[in-house]
Amino acid sequence: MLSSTAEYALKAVLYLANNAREQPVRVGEVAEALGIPQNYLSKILHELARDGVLTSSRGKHGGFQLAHPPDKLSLLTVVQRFDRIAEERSCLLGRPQCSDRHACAAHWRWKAVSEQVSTFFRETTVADLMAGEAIAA
Amino acid sequence: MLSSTAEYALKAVLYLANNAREQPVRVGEVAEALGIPQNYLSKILHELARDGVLTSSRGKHGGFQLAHPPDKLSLLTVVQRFDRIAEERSCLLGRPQCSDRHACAAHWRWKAVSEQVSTFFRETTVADLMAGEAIAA
DNA sequence: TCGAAACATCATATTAACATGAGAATAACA
DNA sequence: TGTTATTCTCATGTTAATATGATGTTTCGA
Repeated sequence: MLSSTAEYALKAVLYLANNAREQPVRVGEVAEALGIPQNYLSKILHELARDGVLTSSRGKHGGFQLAHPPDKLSLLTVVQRFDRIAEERSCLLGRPQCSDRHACAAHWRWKAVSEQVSTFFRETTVADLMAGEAIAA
Repeated sequence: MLSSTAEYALKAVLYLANNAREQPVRVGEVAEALGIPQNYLSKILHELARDGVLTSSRGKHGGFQLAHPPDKLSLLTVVQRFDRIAEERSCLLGRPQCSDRHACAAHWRWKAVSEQVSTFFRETTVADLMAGEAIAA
């Protein structure tokens, strides 16, 4: 469903949410805890920072933190840069002749399913995915 | 949503369904009509034949035909070899700790959405996608 | 029996996703 | 002011999906 890049992003954001603290969290810690290649994760987190999902600080004691409270952060916001998951195609096959105006028998059923997926990512927040308690590093 | 390979497969099957005739249909005709690379499509159709979705015949006047009536052929059957679309992951992130037994807040909502996607592919048939009349080659 | 038309198959090329490595830039702190 | 820990950034490597090209195999029909 999600590309591995998008899944990494989501897992990392979730880790930051579950392990919130005063100081920023190092990439190395997140990478090790989640089993994600460190340099690759570094690039992903940097992109999330550029999107305003995270804040990054450089230098000693640097690292990443959530830019906003988890209940204000939708899964779509985290994932949209890496996966075009919420882009609704009215026709499963991308055919113009199968549109709302001239729909095949399956058109409306597919559209309904597709919209449910979009809605899930749009309306579910990181807080909804959080564990009850922090996970040890 | 679908890989391009799976989309090619679905489009080709649909073309064969809409253009059913006594004689088999050549790969070249399908490829040209749908704008799909011929050799690549040839490989895909061959795989569909091995899965029992199509029948192939070689030699002069050879080609491909649907092996079963379109209303007996689910989209899942066409697509499953190329995309693992209907594999339900109970957790969006593949975490074992987020299962039916120990579910996070979003678990059930995600599972419901995921099952709707599976059901769509399992229960929708090629006949449901067919145009009212045959499309000219 | 031979040639043409078609699928079957193998080898290779291209592209994008995924991943690694090395060094530059930055900030804290002794 | 220098050392160290960290992010930032670029260059490169690897792998899988996608695509192309060339050749083999089968069948029909003159």
